[in-house]
Amino acid sequence: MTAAGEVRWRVVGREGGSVVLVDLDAGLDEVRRERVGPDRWAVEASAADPSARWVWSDTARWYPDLLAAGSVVARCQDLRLCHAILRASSLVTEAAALRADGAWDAPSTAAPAAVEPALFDLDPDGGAGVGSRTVPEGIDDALAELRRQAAALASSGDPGRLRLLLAAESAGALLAAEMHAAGVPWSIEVHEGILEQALGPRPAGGGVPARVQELADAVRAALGDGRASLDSQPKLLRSLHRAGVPARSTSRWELAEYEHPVIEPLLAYKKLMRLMTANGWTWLDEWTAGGRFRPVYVPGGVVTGRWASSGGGALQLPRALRPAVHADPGWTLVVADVAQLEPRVLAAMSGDLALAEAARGRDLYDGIVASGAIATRAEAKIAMLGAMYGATTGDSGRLVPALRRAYPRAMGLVDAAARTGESGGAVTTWLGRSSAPAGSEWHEVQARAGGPDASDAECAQARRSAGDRGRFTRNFVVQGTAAEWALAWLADLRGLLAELPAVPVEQGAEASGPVFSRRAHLCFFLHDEIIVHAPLAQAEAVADAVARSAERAARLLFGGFPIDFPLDLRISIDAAKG
DNA sequence: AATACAAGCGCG
DNA sequence: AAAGCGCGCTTGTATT
Repeated sequence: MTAAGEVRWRVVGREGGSVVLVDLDAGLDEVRRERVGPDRWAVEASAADPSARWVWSDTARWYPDLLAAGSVVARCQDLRLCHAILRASSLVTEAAALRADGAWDAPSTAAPAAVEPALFDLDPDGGAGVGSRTVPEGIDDALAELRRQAAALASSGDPGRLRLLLAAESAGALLAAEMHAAGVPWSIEVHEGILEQALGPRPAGGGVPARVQELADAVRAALGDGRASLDSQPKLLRSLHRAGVPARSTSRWELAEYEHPVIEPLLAYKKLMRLMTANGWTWLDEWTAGGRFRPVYVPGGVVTGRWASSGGGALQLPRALRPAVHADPGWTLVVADVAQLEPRVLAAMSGDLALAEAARGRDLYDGIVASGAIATRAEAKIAMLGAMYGATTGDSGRLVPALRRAYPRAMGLVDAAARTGESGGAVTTWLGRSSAPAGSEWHEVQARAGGPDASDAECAQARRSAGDRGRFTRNFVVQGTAAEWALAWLADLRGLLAELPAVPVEQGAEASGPVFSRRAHLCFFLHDEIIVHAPLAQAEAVADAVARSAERAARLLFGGFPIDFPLDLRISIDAAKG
């Protein structure tokens, strides 16, 4: 890491038909301006100081070129992502300049092609961004936005947290591009084996696999209707009614409540159809190539700060398919996930020592049981989820009060967040990401319900939308802070992995691309779990880095507060062969 | 023919 | 055994 005074900022943007690189000193004063050809910029830039902090409009727009040219950058500031955080953050007191320029509220360049805004597609709050499709790419736009962001940061009473958040968010953007470039090592053989085991051999010419056909036949026989349609919910529901199953929907948990010969084969049929349509042979053909699955990660794609993804359903890969993630020969996978990330984050951010004590060194739910607050682990789990999600009824809602008595500080934090949301306000995560306040439409609904001639329906609607918002803001502070912890973990781990030596060419994992074929690299991230693809000889070093970065993330966010984040960490056993 | 929506299910 | 947060994707149906 370079000391703050030595940071060199490299800003990249367009000017006319050229790409322009501008070097700034630590005071953001311009020291050098260089015009390079649009096709050559990445190659020329990659020869420069790799420790510089790159500043660009949108990582997804600029970084893939650098990666393709064989260059990894250590740090960046993603102006689009940082803009989104700063313009909304309640920690920023001077956000007017940021909010004035709606051009920076546009989606990422790399997002799925934005559709033309419809004629009447007006933002209900009249906010900025209407009609603009991507963020500005001009060099002067970037320089101006960087200075606005620096000013906004300086206006914050606590710039340290926001600086952490912006750095973590930007590191995440780098990582998202890198993981797309590297891809998830994917064994088509294993995947096909799972499909064949479950569905039967791949049918020629788009037919129905044998196992699916058998189940369909069994369902139709049980329904007493050889031509019953199983894939249309309304038609299936009518068939069920005729057969004496008075279900209101065709959802799995409702069907499971009925005793009828059709239920078992129908549930099995639905499960197989789901596997086939979502992750079957078509998915393999479409989303894997050269032994890699390359989803598009969308950092900051979820309002809470979590990542979203686009293409291939990377964030929904069924657990049954995980064995298809398979290291290259001579490489291995280091897999880690955090146990009970969100309640641990809640304990730390609320300063709840009792909950932290329940969490320390063990399963958090076991700890709650040991404290005597709740009788069984299963109940402790649904109570905690209910507290963080805002459950009011059922087993979950019934158990929350016990949690409230045992952990008043932690529960007080989420309860307060809920009250803020119910009254239309915005809430903020530990590092300073704020939710949007309620829009004008929401306030109108509340106002109508408070009026003298409000109908029962209007009152009910207002109560419901207030409750919806309360549950959203209740969860936002926890989910959002958990996302921040995960980003800090990723960013630190990324740095540690970069310090590991490269392996010789002949030991490389070629499909990981020019940059990562010889280096341990993150290849998958899902909210609280990661997979690192690593040369076999570095497995232990990588596992150690994964554990150390988790500890460092905890200290970075929560200082000396006594909370730990235990990992379930394993080195894949399948990698040795091959 | 193209598009929007709801249901359902996968993930955390 | 099924209430309560955040997503993406596929299918069938309704709309235009």
